[in-house]
Amino acid sequence: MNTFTDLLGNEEDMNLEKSSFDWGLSDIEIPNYKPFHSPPSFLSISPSFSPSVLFDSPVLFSSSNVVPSPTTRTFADQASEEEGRKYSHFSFPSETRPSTSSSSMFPEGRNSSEKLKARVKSESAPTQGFPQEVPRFQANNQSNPNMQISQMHYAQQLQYVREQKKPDDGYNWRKYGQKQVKGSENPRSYYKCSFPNCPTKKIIQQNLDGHITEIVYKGNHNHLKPLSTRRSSSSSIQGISNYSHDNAQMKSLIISENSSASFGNDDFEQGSAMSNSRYENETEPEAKRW
DNA sequence: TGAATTTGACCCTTG
DNA sequence: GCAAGGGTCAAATTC
Repeated sequence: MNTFTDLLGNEEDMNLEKSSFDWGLSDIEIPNYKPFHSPPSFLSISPSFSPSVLFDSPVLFSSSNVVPSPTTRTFADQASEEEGRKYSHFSFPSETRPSTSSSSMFPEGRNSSEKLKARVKSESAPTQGFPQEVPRFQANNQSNPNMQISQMHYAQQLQYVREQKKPDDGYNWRKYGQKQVKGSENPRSYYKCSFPNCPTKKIIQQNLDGHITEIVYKGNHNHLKPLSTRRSSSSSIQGISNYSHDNAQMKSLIISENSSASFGNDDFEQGSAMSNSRYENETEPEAKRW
């Protein structure tokens, strides 16, 4: 129960979760879930992570609200398994996850992470993701009625993509400070959960373009995600947006910052704070190093 | 007019 | 003990 795979049950679901990694932010992509170029895979979840820690705030793991998607079983199911194979040229490369991205990264007995850090590092790589694949997808299947249905689903997904540009993770946050971080031109914003007595805070660092480069969650929500009328039930859950359109691909690292829940040494913290250049330049899988 | 955000100052931690 | 930097507070401002 330590990896996304363990949590989700299968790799396709992992694809979904990758795409669902909204965090209320657009343009965030988990590095090891980059659909077309698989960077080092080091995203794992501490056993200590309860959904309320990691996935409450980011609207995740709501499989009941899965939108049909080529990245999900639902899409394939709707178009039938056979169709899925038939049009398998429209594919999403499977993830390459090092075997190390398992429980070894999170030793047993690490409980109650107090602090979740989700670093989202942007890079100026060409935008890749299925929205850009649509034309090819459509062109290849226009004559097929079944695929027209699929295209309808696809259009719906694209709508979700647009909707997910809203910076909302389902919780209500109140900004209480902003600071210019030393050594970085990116301002850091401090948010508190506006729910009464909720200790949860998050720190968001954005670059000059307004793109979020780093998110740090502190504490756990002691309440359920507030119901919000401005968030449609579907759009609030779905995270196709991570493939979204115009932005550079984002790399993120999600860790438990609980010292005891780290990787057993300080390297992880250092790794979490590693510079983009380090991330980009080094080819050795992070998980392997850790 | 109330809620949310901004922003400078202050406090705390760390080296 | 001191300085630097990060985090938080709270008044002012904006929405």
